[in-house]
Amino acid sequence: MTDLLQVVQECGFLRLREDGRVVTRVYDRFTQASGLKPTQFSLLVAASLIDRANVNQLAEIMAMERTTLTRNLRPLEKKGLIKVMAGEDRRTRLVIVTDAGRNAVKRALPLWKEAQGYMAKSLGAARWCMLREALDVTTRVKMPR
Amino acid sequence: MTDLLQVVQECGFLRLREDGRVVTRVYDRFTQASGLKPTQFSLLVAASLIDRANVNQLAEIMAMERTTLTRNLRPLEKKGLIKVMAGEDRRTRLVIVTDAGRNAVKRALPLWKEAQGYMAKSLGAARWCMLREALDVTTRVKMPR
DNA sequence: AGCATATAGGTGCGTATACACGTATACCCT
DNA sequence: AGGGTATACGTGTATACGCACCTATATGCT
Repeated sequence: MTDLLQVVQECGFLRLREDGRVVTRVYDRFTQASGLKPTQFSLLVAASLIDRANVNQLAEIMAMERTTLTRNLRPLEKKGLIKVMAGEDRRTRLVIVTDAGRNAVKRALPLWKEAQGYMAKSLGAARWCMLREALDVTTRVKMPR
Repeated sequence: MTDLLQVVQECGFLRLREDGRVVTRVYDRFTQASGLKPTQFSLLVAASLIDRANVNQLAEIMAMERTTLTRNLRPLEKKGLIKVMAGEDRRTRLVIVTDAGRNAVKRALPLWKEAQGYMAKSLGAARWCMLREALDVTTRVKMPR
């Protein structure tokens, strides 16, 4: 019983997932007018920054399973925001952000900023900053073994 | 372009989801010998603590959409770790942890502790603690409007 | 050249997540 | 008693996530 309490009080995974759900809903509320889900927005931004990235590179940057990325690209492709085309190496597939994609990012940016502002206001600037710093380090945790 | 850099550097949502993916993989690696995914483990623990909870209560505790919880209960039910039964109020459905469920938690607990230890070791005790504190506050952020 | 291996990527399956919408039961007020 | 509302929950649909497994192309070694 004491052990179980310890889990709900101290589990890093549990907290991270809970916050993921909470914060995702917040960002989703703000960005929804853009037609982009937060996941799609951040993926599109990453793809814009490394234009003509291949699937592996993008997955690496996003700390995402390659196969997950492949599928996450689908909704963006369906909306015409990106195109996936063969590169010079016949194995690689390049992710190209279309003009529509760039416009979508431009439209969503102010909404994203509102979301950021809301988080900062809710937590207080100091805690908001600390949170992001703590999360920053954690991203670089390596798999065991 | 500067704006895009700002997104990948400062977006709380992005960091949270990335870390969610990274940390989930770590915990999954450790708990996988128990046959429980981290999500299932933490849900089972929560259900054990508030035994005979109804769906709404459990969803509230987990900061999870009610409908998500309903579906997340399914794999646990299939494995015989919980039973969902009607309560006195004919509308409510109670989540009952079975003996098999309690045993599964017992078996998984040491694996969970290893995962916690690995995280603490990877980040350093101080940063690990700070991270969990920061996440703790964030869970209580309310929806806008 | 020819085969082994490494690299790039996709599919099948199962789980996790949430919104919109629908159903059934309880409660309350006249 | 009867009708309106509130409460408790499920389903349909779409996205997000990752492991196991598979295919195709490139590369390197003999």
